[in-house]
Amino acid sequence: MQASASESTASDSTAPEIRVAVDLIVLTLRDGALSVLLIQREDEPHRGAWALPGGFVRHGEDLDGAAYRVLADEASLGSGAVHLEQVRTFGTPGRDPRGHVVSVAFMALGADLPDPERGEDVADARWWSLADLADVTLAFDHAAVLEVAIERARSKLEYTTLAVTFLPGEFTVSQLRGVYESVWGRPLDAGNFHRKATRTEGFLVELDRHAAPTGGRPARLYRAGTGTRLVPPLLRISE
Amino acid sequence: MQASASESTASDSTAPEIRVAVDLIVLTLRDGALSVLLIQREDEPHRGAWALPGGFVRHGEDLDGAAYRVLADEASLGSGAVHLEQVRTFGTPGRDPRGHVVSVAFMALGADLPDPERGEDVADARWWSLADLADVTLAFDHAAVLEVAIERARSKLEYTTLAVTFLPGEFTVSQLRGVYESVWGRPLDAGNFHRKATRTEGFLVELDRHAAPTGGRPARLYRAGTGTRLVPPLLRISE
DNA sequence: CCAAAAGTGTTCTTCATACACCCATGC
DNA sequence: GCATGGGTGTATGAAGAACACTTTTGG
Repeated sequence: MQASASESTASDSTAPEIRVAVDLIVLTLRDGALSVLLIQREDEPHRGAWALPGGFVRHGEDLDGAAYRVLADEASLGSGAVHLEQVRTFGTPGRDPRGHVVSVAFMALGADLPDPERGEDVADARWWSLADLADVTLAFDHAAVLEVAIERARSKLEYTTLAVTFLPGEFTVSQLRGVYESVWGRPLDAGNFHRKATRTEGFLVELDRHAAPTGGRPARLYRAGTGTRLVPPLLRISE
Repeated sequence: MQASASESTASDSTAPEIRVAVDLIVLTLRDGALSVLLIQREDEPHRGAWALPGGFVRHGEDLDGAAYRVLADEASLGSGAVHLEQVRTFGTPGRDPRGHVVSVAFMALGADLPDPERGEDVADARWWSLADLADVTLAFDHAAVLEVAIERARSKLEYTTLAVTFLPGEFTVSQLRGVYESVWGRPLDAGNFHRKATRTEGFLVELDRHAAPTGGRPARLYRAGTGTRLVPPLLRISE
């Protein structure tokens, strides 16, 4: 969705093509808060507004490839650092004032991602916790795109092992519980969660080491297992 | 993905644009078998091969609108007849020999859909049960697209009320069970399913009428409730 | 009467929940 | 020792699986 340099001739009526873009919803946990990476637009339209990182797909370029490229250009993130997953494609004609733009939204989840360096054509870039975002009006239809992605993430934690993508290679059960609590926004019973996580086949692999204690008994370290589906699921409903 | 009339100049190297298309996975139950609507291509590429109905999105056209238009043109189906839902977008450069085509796949589910009339630029059109499709090689990457859609449908039956979209406005619990059995490809216990379906809030609305008996006690009629999520879910796993 | 499909009851087991309790560390 | 977080035990209840059984129709 970023501006290419020349858009003064926005409404050229000759042979109007549909342009294809990718938008990224980069999510991570910062101080226990689910946070999204936004960039502040330097150019029109929506100059000065906060927006999702994005960019046009180049001819001959794979959609995933475009997403990784934007991730590198606008968020300084390599492909190893994140889990990338398509969310939905948005194509309502009026969504971009520059013309008809169909944008494929990708969700990128990563562990403890670094502060972004400011890329080109970008006034600023920073992490926003969802709470802080309540007062912000995003550019384009990005508020709706973000909402769909967040809901997708919340719901995928229920029946997949996706939560581990928010954590480094080795982690404790408490950290994993922290992911669920942050993303779902509600506390979980520590004991019950521990049993559930450690006994669900394919979710975690027990290591022989422990983390440095944080005020109590040191927690055993785990790494992600090979399973992707959580059966039975870990439902967020209740009450 | 259908051919527009002029594609002799397929590889024009001047300003190669990415074209946006929609592909439709139209699913219904025919004689208790999950079936998909395919059209036989009249033009190159993949002339004579079976393919998903599809077409290019027009400038200024909504993605859903394009999907409904294709549905009307190539399957003679009105928008009231089906439930339409986006599945995923496919954009690998080599997937269409005519150039770079990004295609948004939509799943369309309907009750007892009619035999298609042959549309323009189409050699033939018919329903295929999934079993019959085992021997058929589909055009483009449509086999992969179909597989993703089928898996999406199977999995959404677990935690949503989507199954009712395969049924007419009024139906029996047995018919609903038949949907699950056909889509999942395995039998379910009639008694347990009955309890689960009738007691899950928002799934079914009981009517005061009964269906004509089919060899046994007449079954009560129901219509779809207002709920969309099935909690707790109806998991297909087991054994 | 019998066959067949609809619907209910019953038993067993699995699993979520709530919460008590013990374990292992730092101070 | 005490505080703190890690981890286990246990009782209760909800819900799935298996299957017996009753109900209501047609022949």
